[in-house]
Amino acid sequence: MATINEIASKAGVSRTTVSRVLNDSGYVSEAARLRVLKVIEETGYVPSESAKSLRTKKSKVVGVVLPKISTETSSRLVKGIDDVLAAKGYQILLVNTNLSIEKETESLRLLKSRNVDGIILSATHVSNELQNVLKETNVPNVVVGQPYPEMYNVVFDDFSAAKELTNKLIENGHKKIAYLGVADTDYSVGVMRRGGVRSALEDANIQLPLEWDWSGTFDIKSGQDGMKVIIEAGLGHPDVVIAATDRLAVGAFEYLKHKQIEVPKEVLLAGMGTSELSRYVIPSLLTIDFPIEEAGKSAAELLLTQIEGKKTISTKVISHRLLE
Amino acid sequence: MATINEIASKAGVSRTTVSRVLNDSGYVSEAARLRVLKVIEETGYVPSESAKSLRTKKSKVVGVVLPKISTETSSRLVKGIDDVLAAKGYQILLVNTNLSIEKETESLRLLKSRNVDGIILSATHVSNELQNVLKETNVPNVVVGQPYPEMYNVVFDDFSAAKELTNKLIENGHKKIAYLGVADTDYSVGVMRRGGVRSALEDANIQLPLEWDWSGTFDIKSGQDGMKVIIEAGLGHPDVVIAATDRLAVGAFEYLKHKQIEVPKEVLLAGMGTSELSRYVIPSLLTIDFPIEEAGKSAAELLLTQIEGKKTISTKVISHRLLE
DNA sequence: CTGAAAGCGCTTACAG
DNA sequence: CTGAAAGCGCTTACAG
Repeated sequence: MATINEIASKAGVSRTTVSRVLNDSGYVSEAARLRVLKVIEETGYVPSESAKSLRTKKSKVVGVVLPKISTETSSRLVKGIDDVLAAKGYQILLVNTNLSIEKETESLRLLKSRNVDGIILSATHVSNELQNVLKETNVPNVVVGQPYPEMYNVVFDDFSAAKELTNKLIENGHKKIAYLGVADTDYSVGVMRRGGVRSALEDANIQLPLEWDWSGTFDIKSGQDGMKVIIEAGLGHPDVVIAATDRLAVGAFEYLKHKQIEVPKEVLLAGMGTSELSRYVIPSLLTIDFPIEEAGKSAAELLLTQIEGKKTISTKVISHRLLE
Repeated sequence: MATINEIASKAGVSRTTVSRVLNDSGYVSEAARLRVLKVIEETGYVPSESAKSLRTKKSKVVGVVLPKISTETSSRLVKGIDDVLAAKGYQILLVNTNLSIEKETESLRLLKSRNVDGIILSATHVSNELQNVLKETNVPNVVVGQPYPEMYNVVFDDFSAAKELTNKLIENGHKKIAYLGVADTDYSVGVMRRGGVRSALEDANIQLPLEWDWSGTFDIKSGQDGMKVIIEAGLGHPDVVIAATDRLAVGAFEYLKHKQIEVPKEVLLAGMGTSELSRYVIPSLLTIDFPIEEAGKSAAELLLTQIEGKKTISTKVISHRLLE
């Protein structure tokens, strides 16, 4: 690997001059610049990022912390982030916490030790400790997916989304409505989406029976389990089942298909978050599209404005839309 | 950010000693070690990776080069890689080439300038130039997905997989067989899978009409287009359509559904590569499972053996299996 | 317009 | 068992 010294001596200049042409900084005579560029060209020299980073405390690397690496949400988020970051010459250092909270905070220190220029964290819950560690690292950052007060934040309006979806169903004349949700540990998906559904039902004076207000996890299997509970609750079939996520809806569909209950004729399914899966699997799915890629882009943009020196905290709410 | 010097002075030792306890190298008296560890604990000191990397030429970072960032294949591959690499303390630097060949070679130099300890490249085609650049960088590396002679390589046996699948269909009594493939620029998926299908048909003395030997791209839309061509070829319906990828199979299914041709009753669908999508969408899909995550793990392991100093070139063939 | 020198934060022979 | 010193490859005041 060539170094700046070799380039300098081959070009007959000091390494200071080489550095100047590399960074387009300070004055360099045209003649010197050309000699240097020629040598760089010939040798295929690429400056050591480690040395630059040690010196400048910058790295052109952004850490992206994910709770799970292999989900459609994660990969769409990373895609959006990468689209805007790559255009500005940044690379992504991936951290998979595997839902471990310790790994989350630990990884933040590690990222800092690598002089990353910024951190984007996809959150699964709201935590004071995480917020503190994030602030302590003193690295520009943005949190995606859960509301963190006084931080750069990219979120969806989960409450309104769930409420709109539910309202739409009520408008369409549905009265017997069941809900497949997730636990309250997840604020956005657990608390807010359930809250939106309940609020819409209340406004319309529709009862949500306890047995039809299910709490599960994020996987397809859980949707099947929940659907089973609802069907076996002894309250008859609901007109429509609203699922907090599209994977839950897919699970519900699988159970209904298995029981030969026709979708959408006997039971209509509604979900949130357009996975490719649900789009092809479930007939007449009514769903809320959360444009994850756009959230990724916004997160990257918010990060860039911080890196570039602006420091006004801001929350970006990505708008959703209803799809039939 | 604390530095090694501050730790040293607070602990009343030289930075040499601090470095020794950090790296568990050389002799350190128990007393000194404890003082140092205490100070590290108190200050939350984390050594600068930039400085370490400049000095040691190592970084505990592995570059992962992907043709597309947001596909199920990519994310499963990365998951497998991360599972074994994270356990050894490595992090992943992600590079998305967006199918650009220039970005591919360019990114290799960039990764080298970051002192990555290794590179895993998910290839979409076989190229001498890429192979040369890869060798030039002189960084441990492994190529996944396409056969690269004389390199560390993780591949599937696409020819055999396609042949087995086709044989199975022939065994089951199917004779009118059509094929939805992709272009030959992709060696593994284009050339080899088609080769396997054709070989099985030849062995059984079954003709593959030109009109039923379609070449498209990797998306669902392309499967629809191909299916249309096959149906409209004027040769009647095939008994079974073999798709080179599961996404093509999904496209074919969509077209058939649209035309109210029943699957699997009128036309059976077979695919390769178990996407979650196809599993839920297509009834009675016969498919070849390529365990991508396992390929990722193997790639990471092959990389680690290189990093740890072993230098015997080897190709790992990940075995597939037939799923019904 | 140009270069000598200092310094970023580490590790590693080397000497004791 | 311990530390002083050199050096990794850059950038950046500073002086000319």
